[in-house]
Amino acid sequence: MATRRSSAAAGAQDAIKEYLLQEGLHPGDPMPTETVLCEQLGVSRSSVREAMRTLAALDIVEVRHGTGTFVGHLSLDPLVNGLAFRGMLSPGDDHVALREVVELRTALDQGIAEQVVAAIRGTVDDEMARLVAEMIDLSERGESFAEQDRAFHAALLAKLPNRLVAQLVEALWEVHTQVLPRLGVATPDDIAKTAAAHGDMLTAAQAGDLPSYRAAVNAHYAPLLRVLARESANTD
Amino acid sequence: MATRRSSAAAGAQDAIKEYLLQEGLHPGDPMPTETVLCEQLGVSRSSVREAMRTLAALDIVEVRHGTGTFVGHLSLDPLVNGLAFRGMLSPGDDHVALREVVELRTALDQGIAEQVVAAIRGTVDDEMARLVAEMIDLSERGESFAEQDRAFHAALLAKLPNRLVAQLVEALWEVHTQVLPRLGVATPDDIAKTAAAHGDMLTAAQAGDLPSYRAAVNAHYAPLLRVLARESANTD
DNA sequence: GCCGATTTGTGCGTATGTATG
DNA sequence: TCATACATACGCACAAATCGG
Repeated sequence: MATRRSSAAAGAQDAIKEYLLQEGLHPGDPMPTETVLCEQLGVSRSSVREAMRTLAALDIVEVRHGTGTFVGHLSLDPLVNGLAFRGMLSPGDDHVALREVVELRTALDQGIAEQVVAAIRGTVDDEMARLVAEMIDLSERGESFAEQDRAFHAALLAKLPNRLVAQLVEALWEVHTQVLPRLGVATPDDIAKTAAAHGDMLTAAQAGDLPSYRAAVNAHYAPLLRVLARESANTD
Repeated sequence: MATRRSSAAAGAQDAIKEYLLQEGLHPGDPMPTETVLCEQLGVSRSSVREAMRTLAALDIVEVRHGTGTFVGHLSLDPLVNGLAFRGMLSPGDDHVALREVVELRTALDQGIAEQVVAAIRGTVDDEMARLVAEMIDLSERGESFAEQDRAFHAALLAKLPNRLVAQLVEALWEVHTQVLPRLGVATPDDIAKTAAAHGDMLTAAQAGDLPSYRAAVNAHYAPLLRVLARESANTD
């Protein structure tokens, strides 16, 4: 029998999570059908489905219509959805939510700066150099370079063993790319400075120059923070 | 009419989010009843409920049985749930998931170190001093001090204007306090060192000594990381 | 290519909890 | 205090999608 919590759906949710733990399943593994879970938990399919919907929102399970239910990949997509919505809901007052996301990215990049420089010092990476060249080239033509930006930071984080940090940084990148279109966009000058800052980051890291790397990280976010500050001032 | 996505529930979810944005509602504000949403969106209660359940899991809405539905507080609770489950599911291989959480906390604390020291330099805080004294006292008697630990970091983060960073650090703290009971616990010596490190952090920050503060942060997490490394070695 | 067995998605009726007069 | 109105929670029946023979 399931735990005697306030609601049937909540009990089913706990029971399903406990089932995953006891079976030691991995992401992608198939799960019992909803009908089977109904019998084993002694609740109706509605309750099982509501529990499944909650777990699916957290990427703990993944449901496919007509196929079945599988163990989820436990990604940070829920965080992306939540923060993106937070960023779009709060502009009624100010762009403070999005600025906080960018400041968090800055803090994270500074927090791992030491490890990044240690990992890259003395190495060469043709792929990252190519991405920087593409970003500068695109910025000179007044175009954006979202995909190259994403790939650059992904390549940077791939040097570190900690996958959670990489996922969180990627999630935060995703958040402000989802929210930014709702606001005004950066000037060509800001775009050029951002592109150049990526090159400075790479050069400083390869040279093992930690202070220069930290400065390049700050310069990399400066244009974006300036845009957010300007937008904030306009709504005052 | 709502967006023409693959499923009715997904469309209802988008429509509800759009409704919140257009109405400019704030956390805690009441929302239309499920019956009303059914009529306005042209779908059944089931679909509305599944959408609501997904949004509730992300803390975008809050549902109270017999009372109604309200705008959620957009907290990081979904992240806590997801990461805590991730930490409990992965030990089948290793305690790598929990170690990644602690390393992320370390990176964050290092990333905001400069701002924290700048904010605390030259000030005195009786409340934080009292918490440090309590932690040391409890550690000498071999007891744990989870609540004081939480309050100390909360007081530290309250000095910064960025609320998102504070919420994320608190969320990560919540994660490893939820997961730790499933593993072995720290030794009395580790507990004493952790308590002392809090005092060193406070002293260094008040003195405006950034390098010492950074060292104290690392020392603060060192015992916990050692426990996780030991557990990891045992399962090898 | 079709058919049917299986699985998740949707609709509607009823039960239960909550606040208010 | 209790009754009533109205909210969400639950259970069952049917539709839509998928996969294998």
